[in-house]
Amino acid sequence: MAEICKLTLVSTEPGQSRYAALAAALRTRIVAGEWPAGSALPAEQMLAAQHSVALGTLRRALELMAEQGLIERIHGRGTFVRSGMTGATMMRFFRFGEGTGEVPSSRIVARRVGVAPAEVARRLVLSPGDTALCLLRVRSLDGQPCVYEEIWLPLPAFKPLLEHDTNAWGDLLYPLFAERCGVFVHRAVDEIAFGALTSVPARYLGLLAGHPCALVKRNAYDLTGRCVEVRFTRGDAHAFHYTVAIT
Amino acid sequence: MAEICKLTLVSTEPGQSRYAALAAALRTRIVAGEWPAGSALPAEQMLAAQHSVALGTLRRALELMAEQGLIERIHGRGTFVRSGMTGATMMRFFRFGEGTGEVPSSRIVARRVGVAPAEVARRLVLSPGDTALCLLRVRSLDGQPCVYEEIWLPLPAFKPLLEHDTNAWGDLLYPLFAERCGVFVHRAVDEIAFGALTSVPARYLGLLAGHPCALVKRNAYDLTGRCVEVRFTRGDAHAFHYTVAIT
DNA sequence: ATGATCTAGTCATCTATAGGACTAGATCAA
DNA sequence: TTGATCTAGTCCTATAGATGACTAGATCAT
Repeated sequence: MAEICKLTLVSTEPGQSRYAALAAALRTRIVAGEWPAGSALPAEQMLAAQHSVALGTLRRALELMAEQGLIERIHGRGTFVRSGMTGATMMRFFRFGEGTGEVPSSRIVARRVGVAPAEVARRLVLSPGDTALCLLRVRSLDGQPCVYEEIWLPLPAFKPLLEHDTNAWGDLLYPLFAERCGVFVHRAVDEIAFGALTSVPARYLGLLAGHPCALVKRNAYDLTGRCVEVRFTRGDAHAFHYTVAIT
Repeated sequence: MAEICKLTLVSTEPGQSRYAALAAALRTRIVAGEWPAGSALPAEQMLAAQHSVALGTLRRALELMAEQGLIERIHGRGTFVRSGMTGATMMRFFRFGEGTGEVPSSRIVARRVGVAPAEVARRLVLSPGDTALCLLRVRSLDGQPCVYEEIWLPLPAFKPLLEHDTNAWGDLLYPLFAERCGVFVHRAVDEIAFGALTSVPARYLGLLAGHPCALVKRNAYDLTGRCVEVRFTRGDAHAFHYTVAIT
């Protein structure tokens, strides 16, 4: 039986190193589903031969991808595709209520397409007047609402999210983005401030308007550096707790 | 004139790779002051020869140190010692008041040695009853006090800080730690919460006790992973703003 | 059955070498 | 004076090969 050995030669674009191009090529193959999440990539020797590069160059590319969190390398076992940005990874940083680390349950209370407000349009880099997908979401711990979220997503990319019943969605959005839209959240920037609740979030949270409120504004970016999500998270300031490692 | 060429052979401890040992050796030479902050290290070839390793091994070590933020590599220019964790690097993440990025001026309002409270002792990994150095500090923007800080430092290491006039200190502490005590802050973990001002900080900040307050608890760690600082920062919740990149 | 040992497969480390790319300053011609 | 060009010094990329370290499963003796 003839071996299927596609010689995916790396097209070294000017100004890009070969290992960077190689990493991009491998990333494409992963996103395309060639190696599902959790599975092992072929051995280094194999991959290097497939792409006609030296072993060192391939290893450099894999190191880059491992840094970016796309794959995980385990000595003696192999190289594995990470189940895209588990979401728990990104959630674990802040919490409302006791710090059990439990993932709150999630309910989408609205899904609509509309013109993004100026601040959102700026963050998402939309042309003025462009429409975007807006989700309103309430997250609860032990049945007690603790967080009200307003989430804006750019539209051509996230169109698939209009087509399913939101009740079937899980408690985490980033895995959903990866599965349904092929969007991998890779990096995020959170801005934290304190203010007072307006009436709409207050109603969902069972608090009074004017109650002290923690506000987390998040911009999430994909692997190419494009902003793919703008999120405003609000909750009771007294229950708010945020932990971050600075390196 | 005979060249001074100290062959600092790397002692490969069991379980440690040669490049890791080499990085540790270079770190020691930097901390010892052989290459002052801002200066350039010898060229790669030179360093590799001095330590009798291959160029690739030396580069691996330098990459490690660059990741840790100890040095900075500039293509075509050289490898430079970073002026230890500029402090602006660690400061830029949160700010009180308008976001000009300006470093607030700093005034030490108390310096004493005392028994650390239980929470501090736990974080600093002190034996119960051990004493530590406690600094109280007010930071101001445009003459307006904006932050009240309580800083605990373990004592054998930070003894040099007892010996100088605090008015001569600059507006940033981490460079001071590096110069006077040889302690390089390398990593920090911030915990953010919301509360109410007690009377002492309120007095320093010109606010009323009970005023809404943002509290940042910081644990700072040196290169070896030891906790070397516990800091409680308090300020007006309404002026508080914190930005963090999650990767 | 159980536990030690062997083995194949994998990633990690180290070496050695060649050439490319970038920076900063010196040189030189107009 | 000005601008282009050259040059030395530096880090960066890529290659090729040898060896070590780790894992997991198969084998084998007890």
